[in-house]
Amino acid sequence: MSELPPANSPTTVEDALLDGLTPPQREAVTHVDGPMLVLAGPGSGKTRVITRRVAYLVRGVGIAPWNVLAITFTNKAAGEMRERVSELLSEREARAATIATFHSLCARLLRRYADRLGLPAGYSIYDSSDQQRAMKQALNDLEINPKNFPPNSMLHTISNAKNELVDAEAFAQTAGDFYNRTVAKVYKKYTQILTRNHALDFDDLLLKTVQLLKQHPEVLAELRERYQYVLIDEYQDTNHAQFMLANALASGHQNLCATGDPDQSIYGWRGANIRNILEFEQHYPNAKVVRLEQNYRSTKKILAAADGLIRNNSARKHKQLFTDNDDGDPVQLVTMQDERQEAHWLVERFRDLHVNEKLAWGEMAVFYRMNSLSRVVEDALRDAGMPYQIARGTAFYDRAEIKDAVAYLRVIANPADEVNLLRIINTPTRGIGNQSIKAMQAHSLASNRAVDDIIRDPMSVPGLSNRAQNAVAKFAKMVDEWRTAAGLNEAPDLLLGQQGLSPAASDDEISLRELVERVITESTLEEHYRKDKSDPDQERLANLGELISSAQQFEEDYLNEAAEDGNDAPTLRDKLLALLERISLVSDVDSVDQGEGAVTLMTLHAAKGLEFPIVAMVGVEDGLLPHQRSQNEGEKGEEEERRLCFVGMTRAMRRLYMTSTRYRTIFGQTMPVIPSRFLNELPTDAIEVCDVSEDGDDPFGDDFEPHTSAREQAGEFPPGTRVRHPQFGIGRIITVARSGSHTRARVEFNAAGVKTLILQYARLEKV
DNA sequence: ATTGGAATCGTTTTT
DNA sequence: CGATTCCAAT
Repeated sequence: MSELPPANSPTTVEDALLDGLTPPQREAVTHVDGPMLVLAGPGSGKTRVITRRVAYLVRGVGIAPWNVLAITFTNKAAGEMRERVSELLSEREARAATIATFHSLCARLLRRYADRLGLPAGYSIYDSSDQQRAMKQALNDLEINPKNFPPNSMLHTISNAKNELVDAEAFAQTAGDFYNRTVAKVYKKYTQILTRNHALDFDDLLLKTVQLLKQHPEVLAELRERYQYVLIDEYQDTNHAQFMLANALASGHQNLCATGDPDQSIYGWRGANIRNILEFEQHYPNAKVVRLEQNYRSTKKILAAADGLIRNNSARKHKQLFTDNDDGDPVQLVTMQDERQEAHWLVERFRDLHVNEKLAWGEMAVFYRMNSLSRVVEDALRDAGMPYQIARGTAFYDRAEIKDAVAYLRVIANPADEVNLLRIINTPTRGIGNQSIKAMQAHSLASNRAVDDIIRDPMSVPGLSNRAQNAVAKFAKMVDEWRTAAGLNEAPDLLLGQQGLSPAASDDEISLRELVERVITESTLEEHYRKDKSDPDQERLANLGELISSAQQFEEDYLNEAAEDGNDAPTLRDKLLALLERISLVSDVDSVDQGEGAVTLMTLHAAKGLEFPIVAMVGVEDGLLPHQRSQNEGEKGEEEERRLCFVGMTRAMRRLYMTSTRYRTIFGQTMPVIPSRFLNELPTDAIEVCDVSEDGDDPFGDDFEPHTSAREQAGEFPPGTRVRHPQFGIGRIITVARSGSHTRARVEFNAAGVKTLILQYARLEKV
C-alpha cells in the first residue's frame, strides 16, 4: 500500500499520482470541475482515491491547497486524510487544505463569524449531558412533569427537528396534537435557555451555520470563493442540514465531490437521509458517476457472504462487487451456550491465531451491537492476559471527576453558562445547598440578572443564609481570580466575538496547563478525591492528573500548529476555547490506535471505515442484530440493521467469525435467544456452521438451508395445537404467521405467558 | 447541608 | 444489572 511509485516508471507528477490505479479510480481522481458522485463499495480504495484526488487537484491541476475543502465523518478520519495527503504533497500544503468534520468546521466558522449572528465568540458547545440538564431546567421552568414528557425523547424530537432545519417557531406552527404542542413549548424554552447560556448543542452547530449562509450572502460568497473544491466523504450519512450546507458551499462552482456507499448508511436514526446519496443525480443532473466495485480488502468468501446479505435490501443501488483476492476460509457461524462461553471461545480462537498463525493482537477486532456487550468480552480478555483496547473516546470525558473539571473550565471561558455554573457551584460540596441555589435562581429571574452576576453580590439575594452568602462570595472570588489569570476579565468586549480584536498573549499570562492545574487544586476537586475513601486506588485522582497532561499535550500541539501558520502568540483564551471545543467533539473511534498491538473492541457503528485481518462479531442474534428497537420502524429499520451487519462483515480481510448464543443475559435477565435472521440470508457455500454449545443441538437444523420449509412448518402447527418447549414448558399455539423466510408463532405457555417464537428455531414438540 | 441507603428507572447505535 | 434519583437520618 505504498503511495510512492517506483522511481523508474512514471516521470511526470500526474503519472505518479495515477500510478497503480484502476480505470474507474483514475477517472475519479482526474475529474476536476463539476459535480461527481463516487459510489464506493467496501474496501474499494476510496480513501486512496480521495487523497490522490486532493493531491492531483493541487499538483496536477495547480489549484491552491487552501481552495480545497474535505469533510469527513470523524476527527480520526480527518487526521488520517491529512496525514496521507501530506505524504503525497508536503506537510505545509496538506495543512493549507481544510480537512475537517462537519461539526468542527461549523464550530470554527461560527467562531469566526460569531458577530454576524449576534453570537458570543466564547460560546459553549453542549454535549448530551449538558443538553439533559438544560432540558430538565426547561421542563422545570414550564412546570411540566418529566414523567409524562421524558427529557430524552424531548431532546430526540427537537434534534430531529433541528436536523430538518425546523426551528422552534416553525415547529410550533406545524404542531397539531397535544403532544407536539407541548414539545413546541419545550423546544422554545430549551432554545431560550441555550441562548441565555451562550451555548449551542451539536445540532445547532449545523443549523446556525446554515442560517449564517442563508442570512449573510456575503459570508457565503466569501466561503464559496475560498472553498472552490468541496469533497464530502460518507455522503450516505449526511442529514438534511449537512446536505443544505454542502449544496450552499457548492452552489456557485458546483465542484462537489460526494463519496460514499448507500449500503453503508447506518445513521438513519440520527437523522441521516439516505436519499441524499441515492438522489444525488437528480440534484446534480450533470453529475459524473463513478462506481468502485472492486474490493481489495476481503477474501472471496467474505465478500460473497456480505454481498449475499445486502442483496436482501430493496432500497438500494446495486453494485457488482468482486475481488481478485484469494478464496479464503468460509465465514464461521458459531453457536455458543451463553455469552461467557462465547467470550471464552473467542479468546481461545485469538490465542490460537496469535500463536500458530503469528498474527499480531492489533490485527484482531471484536464488534458488537451495543456497548454493554463489551463487558463479558473484556473480562475474558483480561483474564487471559491479552492486550485489548476499547474504542470509547468519550469514556474518559464521561467520568464524573473529569466532567466536573471541564465544567469549571467552561464556566471560566463562558460566564453566561449557567448550566455548568450550577453543576459546579457546590461540587465538591462547599455549603451551597439546594435551597441556596433555588434562592439565587429565583432572584436571578426576578431581578433579570445573570446568575454569574448574582454570585458576586450574594448579600442581595433574599432568603440566603449567612453561611451560604459567605460560601457564594468565596466561590465567586475564586472564579474571578481564574478569569483574571486567564486574561478574560479586563476585556469584556471580547465577549462580543470580534475576531482579530483578541490581543496577543501578554508575557505574564499563565499556560493552559497551569490554568487547568490551578482549577483542579483551588476548586478543591483534588483534595476531595484525595480523601475519597470509596476510591482506594485513587483512580479518580489519577484521571485528573491525566487531564492536566492532556491539556499540556494539547497546548504544545496547538502552539506548534499556530507557529506554522504564522501566529506565534495565541492567547490563553484561544487555547482554552480550542481545548473545550476538542473535548466536546471527540468521538469513540478517535481513540483507536491500530498500531497499538492490542485486540480492538468496538460497536458496529464505530467500525465503519476501518479494516482488520480478523474480525469477530458477537451477539449476532434476533433482537440484538437486528435490534429489537429497530423493529418498530418496520422494513426501513430492518434494512438499516442489515446494512449495519454488512458494514461489520466487510471490515474483515481474512477471517470472519459471527457468533450467537442460546441464552444471553441482558440487564440482569437471562433469556433464550435465537441466531439472527440475517444469518439465514448468507449464501451456504460461503459459510461454515458450527455448534459448540453444551447440549450440542444445532439450532440451524440438521440440513441448514436458507428459505426452506416455512410453509411446511406453518402447516405442522395450526393454531390450537398443544406444544412443549424445552424452556417454557407446555403451551398452546395462538397464531402462526409467515414473514420472509421465517414462520412466527405466538404461543401461550401455561407458566411463561405469551411468547413469539420462530418455528424453525424454537424446538417445539407437539404434545 | 450532607450523607448514605433504598427505590426506581430504562435500557441502541453517536457527531 | 447499573445509574440515577429520592428520601430520611445525621
